[in-house]
Parts: sequence; structure tokens; C-alpha cells
Amino acid sequence: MFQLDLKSRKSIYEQVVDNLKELIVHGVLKPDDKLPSVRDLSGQITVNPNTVQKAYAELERQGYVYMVSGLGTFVASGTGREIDKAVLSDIEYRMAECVSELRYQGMSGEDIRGMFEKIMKERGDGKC
Amino acid sequence: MFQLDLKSRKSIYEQVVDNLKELIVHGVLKPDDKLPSVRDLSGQITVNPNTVQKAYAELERQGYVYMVSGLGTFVASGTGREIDKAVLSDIEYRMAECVSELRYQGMSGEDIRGMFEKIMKERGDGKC
Amino acid sequence: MFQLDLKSRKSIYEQVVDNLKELIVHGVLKPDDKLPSVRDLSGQITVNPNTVQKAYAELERQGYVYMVSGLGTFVASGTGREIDKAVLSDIEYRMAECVSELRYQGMSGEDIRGMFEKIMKERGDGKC
Amino acid sequence: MFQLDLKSRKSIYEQVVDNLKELIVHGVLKPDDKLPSVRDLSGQITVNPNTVQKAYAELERQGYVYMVSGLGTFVASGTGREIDKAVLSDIEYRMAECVSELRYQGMSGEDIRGMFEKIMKERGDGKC
DNA sequence: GTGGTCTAGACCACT
DNA sequence: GTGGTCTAGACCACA
Repeated sequence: MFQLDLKSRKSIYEQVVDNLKELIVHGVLKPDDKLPSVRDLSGQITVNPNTVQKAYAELERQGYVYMVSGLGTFVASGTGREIDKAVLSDIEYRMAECVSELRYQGMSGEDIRGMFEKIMKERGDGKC
Repeated sequence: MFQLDLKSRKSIYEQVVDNLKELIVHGVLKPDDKLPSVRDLSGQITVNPNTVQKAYAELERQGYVYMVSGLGTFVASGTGREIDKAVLSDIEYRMAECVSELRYQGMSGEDIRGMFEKIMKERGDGKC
Repeated sequence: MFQLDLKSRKSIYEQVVDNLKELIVHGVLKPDDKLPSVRDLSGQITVNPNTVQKAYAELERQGYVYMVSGLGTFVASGTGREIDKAVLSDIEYRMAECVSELRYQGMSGEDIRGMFEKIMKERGDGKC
Repeated sequence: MFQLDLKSRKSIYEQVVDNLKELIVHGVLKPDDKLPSVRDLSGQITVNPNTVQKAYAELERQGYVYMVSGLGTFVASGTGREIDKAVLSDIEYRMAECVSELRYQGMSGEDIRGMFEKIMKERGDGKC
């Protein structure tokens, strides 16, 4: 389930964030599903609780989960939430980096558009 | 010429690397052109020489330049670099993740395409 | 009647306290009115009895209600409570801080007044 | 300079945030001023570096400072920054709480408006 | 049991 | 020297 690479340049908590975000975004974890407790997850992936705590806090800040003290951490309902501009510009930034790297790799504008359209087809209009 | 943002989360040397990459990829710096010396560049952009040194080393590691002891640093010939399929599929994966997240945030296909086209304009087709 | 938000950073018992305070201050619950029993209220708002118990205790501590063993909890008579100058100046200080921060954020005097009036409307003059 | 109350219900890092925010908002610390390093401040106020780190991170998140790894932490320039809606609604929330508490204390709408206007006069239009 | 905070001390990358 | 992350272990408030 979890892919952690201690040698990665990415910090551990960031990897935890990305892993969980992926599960949420792809619908594996659905709104109001309960995430494992900080202690549980930290035990499962043999990481310090503080690190998991930090990851959860970051996910909450980005609006993907909400934490209730004494109860647990739950997946936020995607709908009804106002879109966070900061989160959006972060995603845009990452997408721009992808395009840059593709250019570096020598791909033409047409090829990049092709790749993008292929992705758009796969993640169709709400089917995924 | 150089856009350095201290407030960015990117480290300085990383920004230097990106700036130089951009110049090379867009043909402003052509194969076998000489880059400014570490000392010169560090003076121009008021950055610690160590930082520039590190940036040059990173560029060499990635194959964008080659350093000749006692002579200087030169742009490597871009041609002949074969596109790495593994790298490509990694980038594609990350781009797909961005699209998924945008969908989750409630953006329509139209809006996502709009964002993509905006990015493509900024990172023009080698003209800029 | 009760607005509880699990996602809020406020603890549940604190929200219960605030809700009850509101009802008392606005005269919905009048002096010597009987509050629902801990058990009843906890059932109505689907909250742990311990939480309601704690809220009642806090309200008593603050002088809004009085508890009679074996009988129940009752609204205290609001009159006779003298305004505490220290408390008042503390609140004033905090409000001044808010105004300072709004100014720092670049809001005009007009805008700040607008925000204030909006708040005053919501917490109406005892009518709501 | 720093008023820390270990017994307070407020967490330490929150108190650090508030203290620094006050200095910034009131112009004691001006844009691009350097804050003490995490280690220095933690030593001065005899608090764990992690706690100060958390406070600084929170201030950065709210846009009051920016941190540069390897250089230090600096006061952000208030102008030119787009107003953060989350920060704004947080301030509004706190102001609303003040109003509520004033009501609880038995102040009339007129009196509250009077207090507000007094504050607005003190923190005039950019003079403070 | 759950999240939230804190301490003490450590290592790393970057300037 | 500066920020950034991490560990190990602890205490607290809340449900």
C-alpha cells in the first residue's frame, strides 16, 4: 500500500502526504472514511508518530482530510468545499514543471499535447 | 536574465540550475559556448560562489555542460541525447496525478485544458 | 437549534457551551428555566454524555447556570452580574489587535467597518 | 519583549506566533528585517527549537514572514501580497468572538459600536 | 484511544 | 550558522 523510500530526496512526511492524497483523489478512500490513527499508521510504516502527524496536518491544510481530536482523521468531502487557490496554484506549478521537463527531454509541443490529451481521455469526465 | 526568488521554497542552487537549463534548452546558450566562470556568475547574481559551483556540478551530472579544468565550463551538444523512456513515463505519471487532483478539486475538463494551454504558452515552443 | 461542527477546531464541549450561552444571552432560555438533562441533551445532539456534562460544568463555572443535585440544571439570573473591567479591557485589546491585523492586510477603514457591521448584524441586538 | 505563559490554555508556539505577529503588525519589525534564528530565539525564551520552528512555519503560512534555508527568517513585505482569504476569515472569526463576549458581558449594541469606533480612531488610517 | 503539543537531541542540505 | 526533518518518548485534553 505504502511506497516509502528513505533514500529519496523527498522527505518522509511528504511521501506519506503524496501516498494518501493519491488514495483519496482516486477514490480508494472515500469521503468520511476513517484514516488509520496517527499511532497506527506510524506503527505500520515504522515511522515516528510526529512524522505521520505532520503529514496528516498538511493533508488537512490542503483540505483533503479533517481531523477531530479524540475521534480520528477522516477524508473530507470533495464537494461543497471552496477551491483553495493556494492548492490550485501548487498543482499548476507542478504541471508546469512536468511540461518543462518534457521539453528538456526534447519533446515537441505537439507530442506534449498528445500526452496530455491521452491523460485527459483516461481520467475522463468524472468516470475515474 | 536570471530570475532568483529567495522566498521560493526551491533552493538557490536549484534555481540557478533551472535558469541555466532554460537558456541551454532554448538555444540562447549553444553547444560549446562557454559559461561564465563560477566567480563571474556568482558576482553577477550576488550569490555565494559555492552555490554556483554546486549548480555547475549538477548541470554536468545531468549532461547539460562539461567542465574542463583550467579552461572553464561549456555547453554540451544536446544532440545524441536519447530520450529516456523511464524518465518519460515518470513525468507522464506525475502529470496524470496533477490532472486527477484538479478533477478532484472540481475543475472541469475545459478549465484543465485552459490551465494546460496557459502553461504551454509560457513555456513556448523554443521561441522565447 | 444546535450547530455542531465536528470539523471545527473548537472542541465539541466548547461548541455546546457557546450554543447554550447564545440561547441564554438572547433570552431564549430565561432565568430559572430548566435545561434538558445531560442524558436528554446528549441524546438529542448525539454527543457523548461526558461531553455535555463537561459543558454544563463549564457554564456553571462561568455563572450562566446553577446545578441542583437531583433536580437538574437551571439558568442563572443574568441581572446582578457586574461587568468586569479587566475582562472588558482584555476583549478591547484583542479587538484592537484584529483591527491592526486587518489594516496590515491592506484593508481600508471602510472595509473594516463593513466587516464589523456584518458581524453586528449576525449577532443581532437580542432579537435573534 | 516576549510574554510567555506556560500555564495558559494557549499552546506555546501559538503564543510565540501572536507575540511576533504583534511586533510585525505594529511595525516594530519592518519588512525584510531579520528575525532571530530558530536556535537563538529558542535559547532566549528557553523553549525547544522545534516549538519555535513550528511558530515560524505558521507565521510563514499566514504570510507574515518568509524563511530562507541557510540564511534566516525575514519579515515579509505587507504590500504586493495578495490577501489570504483564510487569514482574513480567521481574523473575522476572532473579531466576531470579541463581539459575542462583549454581548455576554451585557454591553449594548451602541456601546460595542462606541468601543469599535474608539479603536478605529486610535489605529487611524495608516498612521499607526 | 485520538489528536495536539512539547522536550532533547540528532543529522542533513544549503549559504 | 540556518532552516528542515526525524526519532524517541512524554504529557495533556477530549470523546
